[in-house]
Amino acid sequence: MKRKNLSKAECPVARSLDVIGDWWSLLIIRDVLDGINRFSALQKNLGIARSMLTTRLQDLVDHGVLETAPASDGTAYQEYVLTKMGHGLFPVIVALRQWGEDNLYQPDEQHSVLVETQTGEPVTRLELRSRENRVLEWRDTTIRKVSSDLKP
Amino acid sequence: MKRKNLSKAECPVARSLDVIGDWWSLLIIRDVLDGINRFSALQKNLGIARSMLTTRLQDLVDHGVLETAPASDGTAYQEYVLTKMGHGLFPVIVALRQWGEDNLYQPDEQHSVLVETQTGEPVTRLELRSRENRVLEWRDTTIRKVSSDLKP
DNA sequence: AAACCTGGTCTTATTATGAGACTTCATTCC
DNA sequence: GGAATGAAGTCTCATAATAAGACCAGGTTT
Repeated sequence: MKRKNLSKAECPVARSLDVIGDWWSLLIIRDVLDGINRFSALQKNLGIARSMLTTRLQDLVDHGVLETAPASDGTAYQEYVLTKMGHGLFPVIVALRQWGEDNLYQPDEQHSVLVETQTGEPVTRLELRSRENRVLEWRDTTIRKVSSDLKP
Repeated sequence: MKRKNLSKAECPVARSLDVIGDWWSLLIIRDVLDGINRFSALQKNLGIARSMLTTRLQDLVDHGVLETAPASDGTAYQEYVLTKMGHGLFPVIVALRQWGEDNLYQPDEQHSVLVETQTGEPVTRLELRSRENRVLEWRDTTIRKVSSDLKP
């Protein structure tokens, strides 16, 4: 009766969710992207139980999403930073953010905005495009399964 | 000691995760996007416990991501289809897929591929771009908080 | 040196999850 | 037409995950 293990799934979405598919992982990653790198700062900001945070951080380090580094302020403490693999989650966070902005706020409600640092302008919408640069909707795409039963 | 409620969070990422942030929801949505619309088909394909699937589907319907519809094959059964809001999750699924493809497979391992239906060609990478059409990385962006303490 | 911060571990109560038996209609098989 | 099977759940129970908070050992500040 353990939680399902998706790490061997044939579907990349399932494998991703195996690593970052739980309640807290993406919130932790969002915070680290946002410059919150210390255990205690994360705990305070998220309101997560310490024991949970410990196991989540450990899992993310084990999976290669985060790594520990000496604290940037010169003290003997450590901090958690994203690996290259972890940086790759940026589009996932942005996609979640844009969906939330679109669907989960009342018209009169305000929320934080992701802006381009250089210009201060809000970023554009994350879009999937065809090679001819058309925007692709869900209906325009299909999954091509790996056929393990190729008959030559 | 209930699970945290993020539905009032100021951060859109947190609100999104409040709706679709658990283990199964995004897998269900992936399957529905993929044309698996019936309760029993979902249960079989995901290997999820029936009771879990019931509550997950109900939650997604309550949140407006899915809705029930009469079965498309003319039988008296029902099926679950994505609402407009649900379709909006397509970029989230694609982002997760691409991250998984990039980071969670051995070089010699194969996986399914998302292709453009018309041409059969794999879709391009999902990218965030500036207004000048440059690709934006994480380092190029900043969160602008809503300042509730504006001093005029 | 005392007080406080950091990064945890441990315990306990509550909640969520997984497996599978059971149920009620609808549909298909013979 | 009746039996068997499928669809879409509900119910129960054992186990795992989560939340709160007490506790603790070193590092840092005053």
